[in-house]
Amino acid sequence: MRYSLKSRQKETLDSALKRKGFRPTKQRSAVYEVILGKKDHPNAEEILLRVRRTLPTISLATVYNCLETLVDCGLVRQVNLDRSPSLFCPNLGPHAHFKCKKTGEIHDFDLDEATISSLESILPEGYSIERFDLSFIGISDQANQN
Amino acid sequence: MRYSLKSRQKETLDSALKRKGFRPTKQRSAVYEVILGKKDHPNAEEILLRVRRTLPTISLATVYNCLETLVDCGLVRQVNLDRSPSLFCPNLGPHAHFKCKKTGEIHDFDLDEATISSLESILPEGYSIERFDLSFIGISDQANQN
DNA sequence: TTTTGTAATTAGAATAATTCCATTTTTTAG
DNA sequence: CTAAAAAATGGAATTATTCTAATTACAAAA
Repeated sequence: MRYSLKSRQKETLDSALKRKGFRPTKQRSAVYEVILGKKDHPNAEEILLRVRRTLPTISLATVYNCLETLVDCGLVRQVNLDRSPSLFCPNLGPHAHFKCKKTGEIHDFDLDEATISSLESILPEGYSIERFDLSFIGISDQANQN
Repeated sequence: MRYSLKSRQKETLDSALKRKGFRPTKQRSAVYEVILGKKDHPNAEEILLRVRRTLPTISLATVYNCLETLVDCGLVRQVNLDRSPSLFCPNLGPHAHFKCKKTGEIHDFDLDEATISSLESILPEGYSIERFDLSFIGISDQANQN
């Protein structure tokens, strides 16, 4: 079943690339696998480290290129909190981010339809939304249990 | 009445600085005036240009320092959209940002109490919120009237 | 007031994340 | 298989911001 999952991923990737006119390469697929492989929020540097476990010669520039392509294809989400390095996120559903000031950890919180439409109703007529970002900064209880 | 407004600003600034143990300086007050003086979202470079009209020798490092202090005092809000340079915003009330993909313009949209509490209710127990950021990317009608 | 300790400003160097560039390697269409 | 186009690569360049060391300004005490 591991296999079928991976092959489904591969199909998703290839068809998304094709739809946008990009070519499938082993680097793109390795970067994609790495991001799907762990439900966290790595930055480009961290992704480089993880990808190098299977593709030891890949360069940081290529990781950035692949990430840009994947984001462009809608396969991965780019998350910017403050000015810290961009993070990349496999969660494609609508969600908010919470960053804990103490631990630096980032948590996803899914948004339901009602919340999304109430968010979108903030804008008056004449504004069409392509995307929104909602993030919280604060402290999570877990951080206090140190 | 121009005068009284400015003197009120000055009091706000001085008391906020004092509360945090910062000293009042002409650079801080010039940066603060410039930000309050125009309801837009300038970055540090742009603020430098504007401040230099009254304080021609101020340096960029000082502008950054002053901005950090003002943000720390809660007198100014720092806005980060994507990876572009930080913007600074005189609007202290709770609001969302909309960035138009075509024109690059940024608009503020005030949030009412109901919206704010529905946003905050996204997070479960155990997460205390210090601050949240809500931003939209899209196209505003005005941009299409080119 | 002067002094005096500390904070703030300054110019320029340093840093960090990201992008650019020129070259080499892959991919794909024919 | 071959050529054209796209992608990968390593390193240089860029950009926003922070750091550093020296100078200047502020504010409390003498």
